[in-house]
Amino acid sequence: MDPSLQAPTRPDRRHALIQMAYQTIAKKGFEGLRVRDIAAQVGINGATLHHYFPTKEALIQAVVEYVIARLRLASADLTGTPAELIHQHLRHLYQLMKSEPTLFVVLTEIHLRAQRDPILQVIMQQEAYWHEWLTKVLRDGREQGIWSAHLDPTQAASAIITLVEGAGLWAVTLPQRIEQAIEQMEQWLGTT
Amino acid sequence: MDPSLQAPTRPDRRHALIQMAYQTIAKKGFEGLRVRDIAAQVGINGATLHHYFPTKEALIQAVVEYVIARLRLASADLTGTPAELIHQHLRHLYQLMKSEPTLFVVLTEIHLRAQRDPILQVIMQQEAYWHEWLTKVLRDGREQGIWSAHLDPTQAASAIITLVEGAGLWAVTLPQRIEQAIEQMEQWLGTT
Amino acid sequence: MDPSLQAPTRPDRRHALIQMAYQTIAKKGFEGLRVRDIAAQVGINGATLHHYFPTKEALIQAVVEYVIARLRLASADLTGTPAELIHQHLRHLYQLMKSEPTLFVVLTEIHLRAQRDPILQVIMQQEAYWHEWLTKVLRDGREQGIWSAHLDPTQAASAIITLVEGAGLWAVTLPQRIEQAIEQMEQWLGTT
Amino acid sequence: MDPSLQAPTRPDRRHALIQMAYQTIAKKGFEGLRVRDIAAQVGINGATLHHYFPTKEALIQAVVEYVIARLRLASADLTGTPAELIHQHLRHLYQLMKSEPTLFVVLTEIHLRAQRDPILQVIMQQEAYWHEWLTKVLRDGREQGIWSAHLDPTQAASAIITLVEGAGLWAVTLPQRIEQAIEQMEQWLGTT
DNA sequence: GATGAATGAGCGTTCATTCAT
DNA sequence: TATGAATGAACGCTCATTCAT
Repeated sequence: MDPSLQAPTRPDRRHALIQMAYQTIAKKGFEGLRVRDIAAQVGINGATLHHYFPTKEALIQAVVEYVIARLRLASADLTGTPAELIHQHLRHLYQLMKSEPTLFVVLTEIHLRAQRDPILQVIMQQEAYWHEWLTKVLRDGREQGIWSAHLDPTQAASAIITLVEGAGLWAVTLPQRIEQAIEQMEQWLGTT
Repeated sequence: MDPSLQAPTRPDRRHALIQMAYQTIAKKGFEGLRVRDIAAQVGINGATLHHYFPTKEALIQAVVEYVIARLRLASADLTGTPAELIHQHLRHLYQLMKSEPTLFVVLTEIHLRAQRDPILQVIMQQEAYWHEWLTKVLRDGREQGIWSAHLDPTQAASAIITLVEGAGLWAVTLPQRIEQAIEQMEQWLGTT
Repeated sequence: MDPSLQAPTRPDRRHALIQMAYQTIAKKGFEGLRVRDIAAQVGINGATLHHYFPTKEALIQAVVEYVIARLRLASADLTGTPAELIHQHLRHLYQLMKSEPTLFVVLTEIHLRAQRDPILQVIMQQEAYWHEWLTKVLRDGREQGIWSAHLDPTQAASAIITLVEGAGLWAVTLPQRIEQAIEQMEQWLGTT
Repeated sequence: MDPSLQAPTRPDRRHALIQMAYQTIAKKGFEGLRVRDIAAQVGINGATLHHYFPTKEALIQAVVEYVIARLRLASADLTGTPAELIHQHLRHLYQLMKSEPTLFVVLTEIHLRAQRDPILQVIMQQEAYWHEWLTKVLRDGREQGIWSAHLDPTQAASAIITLVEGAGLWAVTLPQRIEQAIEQMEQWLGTT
């Protein structure tokens, strides 16, 4: 009766639905995502889900935003020399990959889908920012003499991103492969 | 009348179906793969497709085999010093990526799906062979003094594979990113 | 507007579907049973049928239960001497056969199918009970001197069941054949 | 090349197909009858079957004729008094039921189907002849004083037929039930 | 906000039959 | 005679979405 008793459940429900969809995508991919299923797992009717997300696509978008937000934290609040920034950045990502590998699986899933679905291409823009930030840090480091003039900041940024993004392909099935790749990258960069 | 006009129909049809399925997966992903559509685009009835592939899964498997076969050529018939082998290998892959980027998109799609579909995990085994081959070449090179003792062959092999496999995420939308990443990798390896 | 017009919709629909399936089996056999047709004849979409019965098999099972329930009434609430019990039992079945011959047609259809479909073998168990009941009544009658010691209760029960079950083969096309057969059986039993 | 070398295979093939269809109907019913399957089991292509039987229905008809022919033998070449005729007839049928129960299963299957399929109603006519023959034998016996005047030949014939036809429902799953029923019938008729 | 009922469009697959070879 | 290829029509079932309550 008192609406204030139910009001708090609404945002929680939204988040629960996003979480459930996120985990389902990680486990079964976009192919295996059924709105009915995730509604049922949250304990509500399939039709009720449409009160929170008018369409399946809207739910997916919310998952995308959730994933992006989680990942952005990996490059937030970093301080130190450029070499330290790169090192901390890669370490953060690596830790995240160990603690929650599914995050990267879903990221890859989204990335792949973004090639066809214009709505998901937000993720592309995020990567542009990310690439810019990496390039800037590397350039700063080169100017400070941390890295030799042979290191091309743009190229190195691309290598880092490609490696991290590709991680979703092994994060669950063969995590040591990622571990090794990142380790090698750090050695090449001299940031170990 | 002329039997040569129709004789090749059968094997061609099979191949045409594989090709069409391959392109559809590249364009729309596994989600967008409909046997009826594939059949229609090849100009046959949906039921006829089942003459060539008893089930949708069989068709997918044929596509997987096709992709693997195409990629295996990139590491075949290479000769020279370890550094040359690595260089040629990466160049072949890079050329393939430029001439047929969809190949890598489909590869990534398959890779992702293989995490859930045991039948597709053949791909994983192929990668194991690939990793062994790369490790061996790198180890040979290190023993020959081409690379310093600091280079860990296993780690470097993982870095190369992760980078190449992740390429499917940009091969179509942002190919220069791959170009840069590979270029950087070659510089680090000194195989430019 | 008037809720009483739509309120009974749900349970009625279920029953209407069972009825329609029952009649279709009687008319066209299991071969001719199409869920789409049943749904259409009840005035709903084919997909809606799956709200009431998740699968075709579930619908069939409901029909089986319906048939069994209808038939069980023929041996319920009977009172009197063993001879009277047998007489009333056969009369009830005979009346049912005249008023609703399709019931026996469907029963035979189910019986035949039960030989291959384990799920339908519930019918078999019902027959075991029926046979036990008949045997007991006949034995009681023999002990009371109603039937001579020459009458083997088990054999006679088998004869009665075989005759009644076989009735489905003529109930519609040649009902007098059943009428005659039952009449003869009653004369042999002296229960006319 | 020499057509006489292949000629003998043709009628054999026809018969083999009928046999295979007959056994399939016994095992899986009409629902489970697939022309492709029985063609394959005989070792020929599904399309080739249509050279022997233009349509599935034609094949089924051939099976019906086969079943009828096998059953007719049970009342052929009988000699003796009316009581002996009835006894021998029932014994023949009983022996057949023990040696080849599937024959009766298929008969029931056909009988049931004949209610809807006019083409299969040949079987009904056969039963008419059968009923006439039984009635005549019983009438002869009554006139000769073998059976009392209380026995109605028509009714008794109906009882016998109903019992024998219904046998297909148990011939395989519960053969002792038929054994008991026939035994009881013989006792009532005094032909043991 | 929450639900059961309902639906249209579609999916992978089956199958008797046809036909050119 | 024998076949592989092909097909139309259907089938049981799924699913995101809508809507009255």
